[in-house]
Amino acid sequence: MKKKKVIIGLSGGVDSAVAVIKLLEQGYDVEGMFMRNWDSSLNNDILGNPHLLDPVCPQEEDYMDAVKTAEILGIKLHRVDFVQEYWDRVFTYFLKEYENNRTPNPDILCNSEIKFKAFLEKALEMDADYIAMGHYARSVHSPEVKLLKGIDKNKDQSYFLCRLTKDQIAKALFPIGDMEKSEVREIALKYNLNVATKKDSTGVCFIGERNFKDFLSNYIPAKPGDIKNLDGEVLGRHNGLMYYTIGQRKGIGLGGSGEAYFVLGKDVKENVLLVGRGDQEYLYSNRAIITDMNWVGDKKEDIDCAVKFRYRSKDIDCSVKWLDDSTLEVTYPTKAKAVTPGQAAVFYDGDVLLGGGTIDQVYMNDSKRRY
RNA sequence: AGGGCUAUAGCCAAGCGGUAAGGCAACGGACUUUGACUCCGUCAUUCGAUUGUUCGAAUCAAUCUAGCCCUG
Repeated sequence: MKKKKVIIGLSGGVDSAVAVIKLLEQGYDVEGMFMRNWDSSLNNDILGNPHLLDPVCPQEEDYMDAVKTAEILGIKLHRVDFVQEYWDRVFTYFLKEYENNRTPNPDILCNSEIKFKAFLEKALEMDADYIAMGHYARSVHSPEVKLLKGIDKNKDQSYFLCRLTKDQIAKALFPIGDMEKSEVREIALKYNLNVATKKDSTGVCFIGERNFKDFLSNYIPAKPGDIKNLDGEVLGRHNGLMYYTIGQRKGIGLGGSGEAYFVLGKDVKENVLLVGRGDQEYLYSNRAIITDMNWVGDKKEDIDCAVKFRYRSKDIDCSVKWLDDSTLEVTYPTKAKAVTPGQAAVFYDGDVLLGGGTIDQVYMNDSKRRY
């Protein structure tokens, strides 16, 4: 019988490299594919780009790492360019959300539009049976298609996969989803992989870590305005509402006596940043409207489940009430801090991912938070 | 141009003759495939200026400067 062919996204990091090892152990016919999705000069990424003058940009270093890894593991490596797709389907949305003074999560779209769509289509063209990624998550294909959290609860990345459809999950393998990060590192060392001790990458996927203000200023003009407290007193000036997110502490620049200031909200109409000192009740909410829902759970019925409002925050108990096919209201009696419009609300039944959508409006009982 | 008060880092602010607390901000790092939060670290050879008293002054005295308040 012919082996099943899997094309894996090889990023040049440890996780995808060890994923290759697991796939080979499982008897798949494995080929790697490296994605290039960001071009600094083409995308006018100048301000705040720490690598602009580097002789070799970080992406090319990652590519060389991927080449080396493929060589060590004896698999073929392809390379694809999705710079245009990333810009059109992820980055324009990202900018639009910032222009609306919301806080988007581009990596979630990157998964649903690039890694598990453009990449998947390309892989299918190459006669792949499945694609694989080095995410800490698990996919189940039968009897029902499901996506589960990774075993390593500290690294679980299912939150970023909340926009995948069942069709996408059905084609995806996550070879390291049932491993702890420490095991992944051990295996990498055992196989003498070049990337065994390479630092985990962070920052917006494909773009990397940046001074966020500088990065955004390449694309969106900033509109300075007043900083006020909830009583309406002017405390200072801000550079542009888009630079701030709910619950943020750093970058407000206000000194004086007392505790630190945190962003409490935005008055978009007046271009005012609302702040307050210390742990403010205004940052807590118990109800929110979630739009653009993607659902992979059984059926869309009102249920009690758990919700995660941001990556690496713990799930909290909630009740879901559907308002229409793509919109729901979620209530969470235990209250949550800094539930931020534009971010994802991801629903779980234990380890099983039910779906996810975009946080749109946030309330404490009946009072709408000016996030 | 009579009287009183205050001048300590970007902002608040301790200190009251024995060799500059703390908080906020800022910066750096850790954590992190979003943006944040959090955690750790750094941050005044110097106390508005100049003289003087003293073994020793941010702390006492004198003068000057600036700001605030009250009374002209």
